Amino acid sequence: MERYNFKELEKKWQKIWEEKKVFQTKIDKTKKKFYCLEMFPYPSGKIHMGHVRNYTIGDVLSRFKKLKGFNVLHPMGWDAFGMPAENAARENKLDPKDWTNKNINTMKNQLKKLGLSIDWDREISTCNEDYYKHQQNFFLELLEKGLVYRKENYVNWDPVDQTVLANEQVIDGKGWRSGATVERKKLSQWFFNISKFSQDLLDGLEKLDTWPNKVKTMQKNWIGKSFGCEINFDIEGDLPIKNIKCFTTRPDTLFGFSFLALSVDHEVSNFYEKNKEFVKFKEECSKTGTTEEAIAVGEKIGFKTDLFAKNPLNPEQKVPVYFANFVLMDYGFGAVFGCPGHDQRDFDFAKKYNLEIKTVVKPYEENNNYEVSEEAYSGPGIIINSDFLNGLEAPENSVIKTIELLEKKKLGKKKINYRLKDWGVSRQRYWGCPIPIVYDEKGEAKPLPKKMLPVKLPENINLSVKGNPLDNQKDWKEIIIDGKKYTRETDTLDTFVCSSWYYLRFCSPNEEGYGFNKKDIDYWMPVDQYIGGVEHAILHLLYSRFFMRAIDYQNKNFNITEPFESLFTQGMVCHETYKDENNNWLSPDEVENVNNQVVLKSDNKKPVKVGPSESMSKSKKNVVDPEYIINNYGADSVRLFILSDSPPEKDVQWSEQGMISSYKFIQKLWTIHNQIKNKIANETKDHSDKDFDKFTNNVIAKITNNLEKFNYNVIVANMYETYNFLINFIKEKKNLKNLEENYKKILICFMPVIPHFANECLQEIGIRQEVLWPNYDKSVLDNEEVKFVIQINGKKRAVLNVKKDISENDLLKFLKINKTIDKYLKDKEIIKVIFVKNRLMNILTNV
RNA sequence: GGGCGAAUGGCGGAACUGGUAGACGCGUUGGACUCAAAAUCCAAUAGUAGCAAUACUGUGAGAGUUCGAUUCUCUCUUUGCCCA
Repeated sequence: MERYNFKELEKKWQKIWEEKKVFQTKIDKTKKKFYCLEMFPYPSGKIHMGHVRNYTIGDVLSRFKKLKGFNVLHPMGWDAFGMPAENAARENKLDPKDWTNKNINTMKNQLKKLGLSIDWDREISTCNEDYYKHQQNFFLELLEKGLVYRKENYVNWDPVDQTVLANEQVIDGKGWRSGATVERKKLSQWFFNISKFSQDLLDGLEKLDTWPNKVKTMQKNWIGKSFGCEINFDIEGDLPIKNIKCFTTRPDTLFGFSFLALSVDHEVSNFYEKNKEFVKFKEECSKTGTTEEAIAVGEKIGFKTDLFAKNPLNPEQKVPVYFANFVLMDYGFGAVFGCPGHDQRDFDFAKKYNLEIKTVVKPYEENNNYEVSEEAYSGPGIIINSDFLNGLEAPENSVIKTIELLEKKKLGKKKINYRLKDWGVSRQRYWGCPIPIVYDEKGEAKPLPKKMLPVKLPENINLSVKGNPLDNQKDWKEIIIDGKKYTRETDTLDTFVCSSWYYLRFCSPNEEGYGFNKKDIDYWMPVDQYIGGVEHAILHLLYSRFFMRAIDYQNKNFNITEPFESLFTQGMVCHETYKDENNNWLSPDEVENVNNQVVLKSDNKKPVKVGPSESMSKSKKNVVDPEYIINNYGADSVRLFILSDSPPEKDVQWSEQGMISSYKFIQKLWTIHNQIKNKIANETKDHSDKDFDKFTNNVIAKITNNLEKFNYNVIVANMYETYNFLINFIKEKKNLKNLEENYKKILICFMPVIPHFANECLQEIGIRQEVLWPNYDKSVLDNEEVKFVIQINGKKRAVLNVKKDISENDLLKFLKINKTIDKYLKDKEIIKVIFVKNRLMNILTNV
């Protein structure tokens, strides 16, 4: 017998699948559809282990559903626009398109080698004109519906590279590439009005029963609904300002009011533009960064104005108005009222500027003389020192009561606030989807007439010039429409826009006139199972949910609001980290294990420092190349291993050891397969065997159940159990009538995880036609004897094989003549017997 | 600081609705094969005591509910993720 030749056989089956177009999918209304989608990859160069895990999980599910008789749509595409291409192109003087397409080609071949059941005829690439032209059309549709608008907004600006930086490209206030101090710059940008759907996006979460709660909570927090009150504060001072609007969730603490804080971008700042001190202060503020965390951690600083604000509930009280760095224009109205006693930020600020700190809420267990001292008290309690609000329970009753009061006196009104901000989609980049907008000579934005779509990206552009490449492309930028001169919008769309609707495109990949056609999406949508990394829990998933609502808005022909019926988030692939004596990272193939010591492979064999297992990343060098692994061990082995060691939703640790044992397992299966094959072919079958039937039934039940629950690591264990059973069976040298039928069912159960191997084995025992998932028969499970646990006083004393459905009395009689049990019952009185049918008996005795 | 989750042998992890804790794999140990090694195969492997049968302890800690708790409730500890 030859060893299992994975190289030859995996190639053989991949060729068959490709030639016979086994995974090509068409609408078939006689079948139930199943749309299985994994998050499509960014074509960065080569696939990594994270992709292997993600796509293996999806493939197991797709193959299982197909075997179950579903019409399965399992497509793949490329999230092909984005900065890495532009950067790589600039560094290597290439065209981003060539770089991207080359990567796509490489990665596609790698994915094919994994043996994925993908309908490659539906492949899409977001950087292709026939994809992004539809996106431009969506943009114009959204513009017509009023869901797109233009506004000025701050961006991180790198003055050296003349470019906008994303938040994650700003490291310690400096540009990641140039090292220049990043400035805040106001730019006019395009926004999607996602906040219009805040409530709807929140409500929609309720219906997503099979989404992980974690993701739903994260989205909920991100949308950040808060219930509060809008208060108009009367202002006194030399400036022509009568009042300032604030939003607060805690109007009930108004009696603790000690200052009013404004964002430096609040309209009041216009009066201070010529004040040098203020300009300096504003500059100082821009350095602290704009993230919420930076603000919370950073020092709270302020600039005192000459204004005073009156407390609406206590007009006698007047407090100073400050500009403060911890107030953002995006939240509320860019103005907050300061209550240092019960908000830590306000507390820090008041301490610094010696402002009054009043206690207006006491914890339940304190008395009325309670005073805030070391830190603000933000917990629940009773309102004190607040005149007519005293005694209310905070915050449950006090907030509502205060709002009612303010409303009655026309001093404020109830308001619901959302943290979710509109989605800025402009990127000052070349490698993205052009925005179909032109500007007339006055600078007025106009949508490009739809008949002039698509706006193609110009080719052969010079990326080495600083600034936005499209802006430098004069011949492209200038355009004449109906004899009038216009200039094009030179920003491109955020790549998250591309991924917000790609799942629709997979339904109609070749539709020319529109992004999708109704017939296709009516059949295929929604995605039945979406699988991807939890790192997309907020942005991508929220944007996609928004995009469906945006298309649906004022559209009678579309009625999808939730694109992903079910969501599964898989964990990361981790690996130990290694460092040499100089703390330089080492890659796993530079080290080896000698006598339980990790040492350098090179001749000096110096010991290596082993760090914790972390998510594979190039910077830590703890990566393992999937292609190398596939070439060495085969796709089935890799699939088996990547599923075996941890539940799919948790992180998995890559281990060479584990990989090898998966490889060996396939070889062992092959050995036993050959023995079984010979038995089937050559031996006379003299009797049938109920134990084998029972085992097969059991294993089908287990695997089916585990597949449905995403317990893929347990399926691998079930496969090992099956092997252990088969090896014992071979030893017993039984010749069974029912061997072939049972073995066939077992192989089908192996198909989702190790498809090449299982198909080959099925073919070898003569099965050439399409197979379906085996049913299991519950009545065969435990059909005659059951294992019965006998406990005496709650302690397990025996496990007996007894007849199924044995009665309590019969079992008791049986126990009394059983030696092992009887010794516990002798001379004792049975007080009570707990009997669980076919499972357990617990006998309680005196003493 | 807030929210959500997790904690089971040397390690990764199983355990259906409260009903045999440790499936399965890795590692380790012993054995077979071999001149030898690798590979392969077989066996053992939670801890303690014992030659053994067996007994006792045991799912982060402590309590509670129950005939029975890894599973349910409460308190605590540690830890992970997200948000601030």
